[in-house]
Amino acid sequence: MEQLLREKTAAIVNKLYGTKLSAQEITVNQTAKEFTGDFTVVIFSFVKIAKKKPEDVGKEIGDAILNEISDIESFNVVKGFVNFKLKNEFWNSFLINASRDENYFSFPSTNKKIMVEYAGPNTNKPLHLGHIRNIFIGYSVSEILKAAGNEVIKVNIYNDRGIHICKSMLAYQKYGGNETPKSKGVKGDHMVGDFYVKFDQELKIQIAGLMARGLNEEDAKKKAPLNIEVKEMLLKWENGDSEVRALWEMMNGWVYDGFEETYKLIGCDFNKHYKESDTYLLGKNIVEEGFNKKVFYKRQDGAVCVDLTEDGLDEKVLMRSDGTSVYITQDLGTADLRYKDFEPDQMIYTVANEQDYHFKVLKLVTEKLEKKYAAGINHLSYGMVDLPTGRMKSREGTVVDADILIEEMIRTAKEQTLELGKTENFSETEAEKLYYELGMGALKFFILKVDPRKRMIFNPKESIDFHGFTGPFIQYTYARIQSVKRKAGNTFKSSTPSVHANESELHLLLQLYLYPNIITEAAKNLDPALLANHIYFIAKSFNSFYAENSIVQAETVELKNFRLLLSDFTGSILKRGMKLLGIEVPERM
RNA sequence: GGUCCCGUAGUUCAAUGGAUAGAACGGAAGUUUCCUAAACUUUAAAUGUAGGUUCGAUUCCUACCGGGAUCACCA
Repeated sequence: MEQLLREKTAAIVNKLYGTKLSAQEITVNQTAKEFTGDFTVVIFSFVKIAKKKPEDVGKEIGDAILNEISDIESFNVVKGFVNFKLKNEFWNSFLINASRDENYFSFPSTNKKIMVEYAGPNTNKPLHLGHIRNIFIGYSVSEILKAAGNEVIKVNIYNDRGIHICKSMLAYQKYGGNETPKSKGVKGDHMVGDFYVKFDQELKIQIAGLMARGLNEEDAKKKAPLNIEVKEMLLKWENGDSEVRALWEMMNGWVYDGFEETYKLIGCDFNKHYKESDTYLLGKNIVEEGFNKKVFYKRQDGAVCVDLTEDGLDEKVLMRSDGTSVYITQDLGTADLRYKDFEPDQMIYTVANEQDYHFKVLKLVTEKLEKKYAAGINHLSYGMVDLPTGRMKSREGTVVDADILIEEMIRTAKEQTLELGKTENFSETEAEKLYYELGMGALKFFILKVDPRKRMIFNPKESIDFHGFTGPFIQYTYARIQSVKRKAGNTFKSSTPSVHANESELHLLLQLYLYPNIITEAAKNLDPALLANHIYFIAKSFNSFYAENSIVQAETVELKNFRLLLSDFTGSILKRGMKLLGIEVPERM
């Protein structure tokens, strides 16, 4: 309807005033609630051209539109705004058609293949709050893109090699005995993470010891036996030393098992996991290739570099003077491999905004190499999650562990639910499922309702609520609808009511009608928050409607059927929308 | 210092350049003979500062103030 209004308005204005406006230049809004109408055309921009009063221009356009669009019942003009009201028949048939056809809001295929990378953990410690935001956003963006008609490939990248990985390996070798996650009864990623911390602690002791003997801090760091040993270990790894490689395989295996458990708990999935240990060598080949093509050059000290000063950046090293790879080397390899694997039209990287610079470089370098996929590289740069005390710091022990956080969420959900006595006639498995859905729903919604690009504050103790603008609010609304449906039976589904909808009904209908526009916008902007906000508006509209109107006890059968169709359709949109955020909705709660 | 991002009620978040800046939590006051009160209704409370562009600016531009990130042969 908005598009139709744009087109008609443009045509009318062009005809009346001799302009050459395109439909996209016309502003169409939802009518503000203080005024009568559903959609509003803003006409300020052509008032000047028409050389008439805004009210007169509005009248002319309104009259013409009324003639052209049969679904419009009336209009009114307030200053430069023309408010159009749609006919009852329009809303009745919209509701009947949309609620019957499950594919009513489905999008046609775009024939585009989009790859989304998200998660991207290191294999030396468990997932934390930062990964949680990353995973929620990456997963939800993928689902939204799918809903908008794209083919989506979800991939993960494991940063599984390097000095930081060797640190936990060395600590395990020295202090781990023959412990395994199984023997200790802990998750593999947590156990490996503990050894990573252990390395740091022991190193500190060594450094302090050396400094007590008169060395300055810098020298002490260099001479600390652990630091020397860990470098040796990395070298051994690079040379394929069988013992080190076996240890690496074993410990990374533990971590992967732990991660899989967390992914399952979170409810995310991947089509393929890439490992940097598999791609860093490929990256070196690409750097060689660029050097041979004279896109890159060797500095006097032998490091291979690219000059990005023309693009406002600096000189960037792509391969060390000793021929080993740097961070970006492996990203070049990974990108190339991914393109060979899937040939996506777009590669979206879900990575925190602290790496904006890195991805600018990656894109520029692939452009200079004239890679086909360069144009499709897109950094979905999200803001960091801060605690009320500031940034999370592993050294200060303020990192919020993902598994623990989720566990606490579920526990809180359970406490709140028991307090309300909602699960008294639930079976135990049903109840546990509900606590899980509510806990995860609260957490996911809390994070996803915020614009991904913005930095956000998370207070583990206070942030999560089950009232107001929250996941559980929407889940509750859904459960309420299902409850009404259980009481009403199924006959309404085939009914074709024709009623004069009241204000709260119209408001809800309009919110539902706008759902596909929101999906389009969310997909375009890679922004689940747009969807989260809109689903909330729908739920809120429904609750107002619910409080004001009797559904099952409606005055007439026709009205009852109408309200049941409206409720049913609201429920299905809430469920679909929440699904795209990765949130389940319960049938009762 | 260079580059980039961000400053909106007490707090956490909204607002393709459009109407009287929306919500939620917290505060104040209400709503249960009737479909689930994790709900609904009412109410007080905000655009960092100074300019500019515009019929119209939270939104765009400039300067300043405040916060954050980044500028490695670390990943």
